[in-house]
Amino acid sequence: MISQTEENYLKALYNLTYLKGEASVNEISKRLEIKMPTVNSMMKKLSEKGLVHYESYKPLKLTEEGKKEAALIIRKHRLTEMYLVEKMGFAWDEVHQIAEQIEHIHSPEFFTKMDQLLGYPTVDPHGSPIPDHNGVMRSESYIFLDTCKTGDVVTLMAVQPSSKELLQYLSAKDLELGTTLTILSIEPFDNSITVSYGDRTSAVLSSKVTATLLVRPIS
Amino acid sequence: MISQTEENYLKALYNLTYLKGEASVNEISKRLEIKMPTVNSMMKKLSEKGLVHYESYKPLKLTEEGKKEAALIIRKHRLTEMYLVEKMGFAWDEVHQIAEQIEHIHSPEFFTKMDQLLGYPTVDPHGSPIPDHNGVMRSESYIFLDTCKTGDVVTLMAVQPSSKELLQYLSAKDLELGTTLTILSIEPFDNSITVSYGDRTSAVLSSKVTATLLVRPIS
DNA sequence: CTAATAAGTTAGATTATACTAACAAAATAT
DNA sequence: ATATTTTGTTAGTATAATCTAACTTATTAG
Ligand SMILES: [Mn+2]
Ligand SMILES: [Mn+2]
Ligand SMILES: [Mn+2]
Ligand SMILES: [Mn+2]
Repeated sequence: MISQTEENYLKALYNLTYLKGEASVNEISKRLEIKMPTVNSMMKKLSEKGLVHYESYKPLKLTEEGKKEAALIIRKHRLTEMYLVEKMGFAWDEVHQIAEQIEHIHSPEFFTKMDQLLGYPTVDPHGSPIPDHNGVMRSESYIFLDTCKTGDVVTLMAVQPSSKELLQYLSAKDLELGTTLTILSIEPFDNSITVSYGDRTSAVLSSKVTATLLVRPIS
Repeated sequence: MISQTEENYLKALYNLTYLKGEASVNEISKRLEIKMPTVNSMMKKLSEKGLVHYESYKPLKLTEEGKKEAALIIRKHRLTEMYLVEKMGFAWDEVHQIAEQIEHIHSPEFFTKMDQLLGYPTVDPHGSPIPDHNGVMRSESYIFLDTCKTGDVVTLMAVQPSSKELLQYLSAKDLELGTTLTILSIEPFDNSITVSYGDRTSAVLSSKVTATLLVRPIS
């Protein structure tokens, strides 16, 4: 049995780990706003349960089993967000807090039904992939916008990490998933990028923003 | 702040209290399958919080505030059951366990949206009334089937208490909410009742069953 | 290469929720 | 009216999840 609390730790570790493969007690502590000694004991407990590789002073990793459990929670989270947007009419910046709670519901039938009603989607409303029912995440080859060059033409695929503030900022700028961006120039001083898209012939995006936008280059 | 655990106690007390106005530590203990000393301390705690009237060796009652809080949780439970049946295609005997969890979600918007999508229903799929957003339960004048007389014609409105087993039994007998029953005879020995409804010209219902069926007499 | 800072760990306390054992009060049966 | 049974309460224990204070190890800056 994995408690709701433990599930939140597994998910945090999974997300922190997603790009780098490992994470620290300190990072989890900051993300969950829980003090380091608490995180430390929890990591030991999850290690006892075979979900985390824990060794003193070493970076943390999920075991295969831990990875699967985490991915299945993330699957529930993203299916829920998708359902709230597609079937209930919520805006994409309103669904995260609700999904944060519903992801802990124990009912395979409930999520199977959602999946079915949604037509078995593979990405959530923020463009992040939805793991399958075995916890396997279709790994995409998206890149961050701040790694692109002048002249590149790309499609906005996902936002990571996606805070409520960021999503509202993007909405205000008419930046939606699927939007095609052309990179006009890159300012060397602060790495801000000037792009054009839709009606906008010239918009400046700070490096803080471009570091969170995952895009797919258009061949 | 009311915890999920506390919410379940409040709801149990509300439901036990619904007809009689009061309930005992022992009844809550049985219903929640939690030992009496635990229930006892929880009642004291809820009393501290102003939600329960507690006096040693006296029956338990909810305060007005406690009644409202409980009704609002029951509102979330019943809206959820309604949503699962009407919008997601679950059968009425599959939704209770899911609603038991979703009733604890903290998100006014989520339940407001459900309510709206359902067209502001006033009864759940079992026919029980849904309290309004102020926790006021439209009190119905349904009566139990075992209080009816031979010759009465009634409509099945609700099932209380409704166990999974009972709902399956009713499904198998084609007894649905809204079904009109004619009482043909009452067996004095065991109080079983013979009724006709739909295609069935003669069906026998035991007193165990008739004691749970709430009906509205037809004029 | 030390000295200072940051990160990780251990120890001990706290709160919420549960339990068992033992006792007290109330209800029921004889 | 007393004995028995049921219900309610108290006391003490356990586990999960959190914290602060103090200490240790690792990293970073001079
Ligand atoms: Mn989310
Ligand atoms: Mn969560
Ligand atoms: Mn129910
Ligand atoms: Mn519940």
